[in-house]
This record gives sequence, C-alpha cells and structure tokens, in this order.
Amino acid sequence: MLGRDGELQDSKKINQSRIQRKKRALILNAAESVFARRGFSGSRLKDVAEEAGLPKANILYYYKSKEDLYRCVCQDILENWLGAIGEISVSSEPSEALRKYIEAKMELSMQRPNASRVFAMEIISGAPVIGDYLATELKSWVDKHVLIFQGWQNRGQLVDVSPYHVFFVIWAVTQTYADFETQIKLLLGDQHLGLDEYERAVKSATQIILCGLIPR
Amino acid sequence: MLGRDGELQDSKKINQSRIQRKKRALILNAAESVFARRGFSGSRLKDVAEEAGLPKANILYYYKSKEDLYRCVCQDILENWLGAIGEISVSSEPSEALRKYIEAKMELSMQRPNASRVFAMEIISGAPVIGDYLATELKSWVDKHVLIFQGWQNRGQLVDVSPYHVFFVIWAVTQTYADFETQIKLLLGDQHLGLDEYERAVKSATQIILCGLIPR
DNA sequence: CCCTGTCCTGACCGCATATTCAAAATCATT
DNA sequence: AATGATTTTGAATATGCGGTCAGGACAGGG
Repeated sequence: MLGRDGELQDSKKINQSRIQRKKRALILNAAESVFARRGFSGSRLKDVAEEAGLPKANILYYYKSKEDLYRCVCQDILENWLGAIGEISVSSEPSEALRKYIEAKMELSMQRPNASRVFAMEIISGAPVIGDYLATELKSWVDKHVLIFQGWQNRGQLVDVSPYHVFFVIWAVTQTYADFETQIKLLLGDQHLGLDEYERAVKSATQIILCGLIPR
Repeated sequence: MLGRDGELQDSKKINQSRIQRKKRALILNAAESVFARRGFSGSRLKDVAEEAGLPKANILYYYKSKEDLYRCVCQDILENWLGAIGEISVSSEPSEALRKYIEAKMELSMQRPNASRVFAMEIISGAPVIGDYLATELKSWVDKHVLIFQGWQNRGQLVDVSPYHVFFVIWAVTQTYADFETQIKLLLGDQHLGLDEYERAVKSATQIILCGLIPR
C-alpha cells in the first residue's frame, strides 16, 4: 500500500551523472505513460521496462521500488504544472488574466496528456500520494487566488459565484480534453484530434467559460 | 486482457431467484466501489469480497470471472445513466432544457459518485470495454442532439460554438464533482461535502455554463 | 424423513508479479 | 594498462493473484 506521508522524493538524488539523468528521465517518461493507462496498482514494471526498452531489473536499479518510481512521476508532474502555469496576474483585466490561464491549462493538457491522466487517476483513487501536496501547497495557492477573485467580484468585474467553483469548472473543462480524449475522439469520429480540432476546443472552452464568468 | 467486443452481458441471466438477485446486486455494489478506486486491473477480488462481506469463492459463484463482473458493473452504470437522463427536450426553451439536463447530470454525480469514477477510469484506460457502446449508441444519441443544438443556433437561441464541445464542457463540469471529490474536499477544507455545498456547486456550475451558452 | 437441486466455501493450483542478488560488463581515473 | 566504481542483467525468490474443485450446508417439495 502507498504510505501516505512518504517524502515524495525518495529517489531525488542530487549528484547525478549525465548518463544517470538521461536514463532516469527515459524511465520516468515510460512510467508516466504506463501509469496513465492503468493507475498505480494496475501497472506492471514489465510494461514500464518494455516501454522504455530496458530490462526490468534495470528499472529497479534507478528507482528503488515501484512505489518510488510512482512518487517520482507524481512529483515531476506537480513541479512541471506549478512551474508552467505560474500565477494569475492581479493587475491585468480579469477577462485577460482568466483567458491566459485557461489557454495555458489547455496547452498543458494537450502537450502532456499522460501527466493529466496520472493526476486524474491518483485523485480518483483518493490521492494517497499527492494528498498532502493538495492540502498544503495547492490549497494555499488556491486560497490566495480566491482572494483575488473576490476583489474582482467586489468591483463587479467577475460574476458572483463561489470562487472555488470557478477553479473547479476551469480545471474540469481543461483536463477533460486530456483525460477523456478516448471518448472525445470516438464521438468526433476523428482518429487524431488534430491541430484544427484542438484550436476549436480551446476556442469553445474559453468562450463558454469566459462568457459565463465576465458580466456585461 | 479485456476482450474488446465481448457482449457486455456475459452473466445477464434472466431467470433469477429472489436470493440470486439480492446477492448479485450486493456484489455489484461492492464491485463498483472497488473498481471506482482502482480501475479494472488494479482491483482485487479479495477486496470486492471483503466489501461485500462474502468469501471470495462466492463472488465467482455469481460472476464467472473478474472480467465478467467488471462488464456487468459497466453495463449497469450505462443503463442507469441512459435511463435516468433521457432526452433533452426539443420543444422547450434551450435555457430551460439545458438547465434541466445539467441539474440531472449533477444529481447523478452526487448520488452515484462511484459509477462516475468507474466510467472515468474506464475512459482514461482507453475504454476497452465500453468503447463499442460509446462509438455506437452514445454517438448516435449525441449526433441527434447536436442537430437540435444547431437548430437553436440558427434561431440565435444558443451561442455559436461547436455543439460537440457543448457536451464536452457540460460532462466535464458535472462529473468533476464526483471524480475529483477528494481534491474538492481537500481544497474546501470540508470533510463531507454536505448538502449546502452541493447546492452551491449545482448553482455555480449551472450559472457559469448557462451564461456562457445562452446569448442576450 | 428423504431426495434433489441450489448455494456456499476452504483448500488448492498455476501463473504473474515485485524485488533481490551475484556475476558480468562497462566506465572513469590514475 | 590497471584498478576500483558504476552500471547492467539473467536468474532466483517469495508473495499474491484469479480461478477451480470437491464436498458440505441448506431449502423445499414429496
């Protein structure tokens, strides 16, 4: 079972040779795509090994256990997300700030869909590994931005809804294009969800959400 | 591995004694909650057995295999969903029709969150079992309603966005309250996501989406 | 009470899995 | 080239899984 409060950085060696970093990154990528399909307990190290093109024992040379590997995948995702999105700027117009945020999240979903899926499965499973992170770092990030939203609402620049739910709606919509790609492709009849359809998705999602948030 | 085109009703016995129906329903419920947490390959029959309060062998007396059980869970979910939601009425005002639909989906998410989670995991995993259903029945249902949406758009009653994405947005938002309940509870600081917070969620979601869809 | 079919279950089987290990191969440094 | 550290990997191990089975419990109609 996944120990709840493990330090989330079991194998975060700091002195890595070039070859180590390369191999570890290769394995991390392979692991992400496997975990994205099956979740933690459903994934097999054999599949990770095949995906990475390495013998199974080599995986466990670089990551001391399956759980360690999974934690590192999660940590990598969280760092990447937090770094890529940054803040919602206080100064600019709400409509512009929110549009930027939505577009950034959409792009993340499209560029690293597997990251989004691992995250989704982890949450659905009860967040045994990243629960602490959600309750501390993410919560403080959200609380801070809720204040910004309330400021906008006081000035009549943002529709009067619960600010937390603004986030829930934005996250839900932006991540659905990664997590539920299978369903979307089947319904659109598309095979590849190409760039044109991606543009349409961004446009539709942004338009619907923004119109719902910005008063006239 | 899950055979893709299996008939989705392996164990759909029609002549069931009262005791059979009761036991099968009990097991189905337990299985739903286990599959909701771990997905198909991550779930253990032992856990289903414990959840149901039965010995493991008894599970396999009523369902001939783990995959059979999983298929029955999926089928049960799909039937329930299709039956509970029904159609989006053509005649009434778009705003009323859509509001009804959104509220119905929200209620389903709240009443059977585990069903939503099983569905989510199945899709993220590539929909090996319900893929056929999505590509046929659900697709024809959606295509039919897309026509309705386009009719509304021609009459200026619905904002001009890709109708398919209208569904994607509605589904994303309504299901997020079931699938990501863990995250939402952690961020709201709540333990139970009580009735008041549920009302607020319905109100916020409905308001944001509807305002984004209905022109003024 | 017996008999017949249904229901229940502990013990068991074969297989897959995560993890260990020791020996081989490769690399780095002098 | 020599030596020591790092990296690689096939084989071995222990555990846990889905599924089987034989026989016991039980229900109900005669």
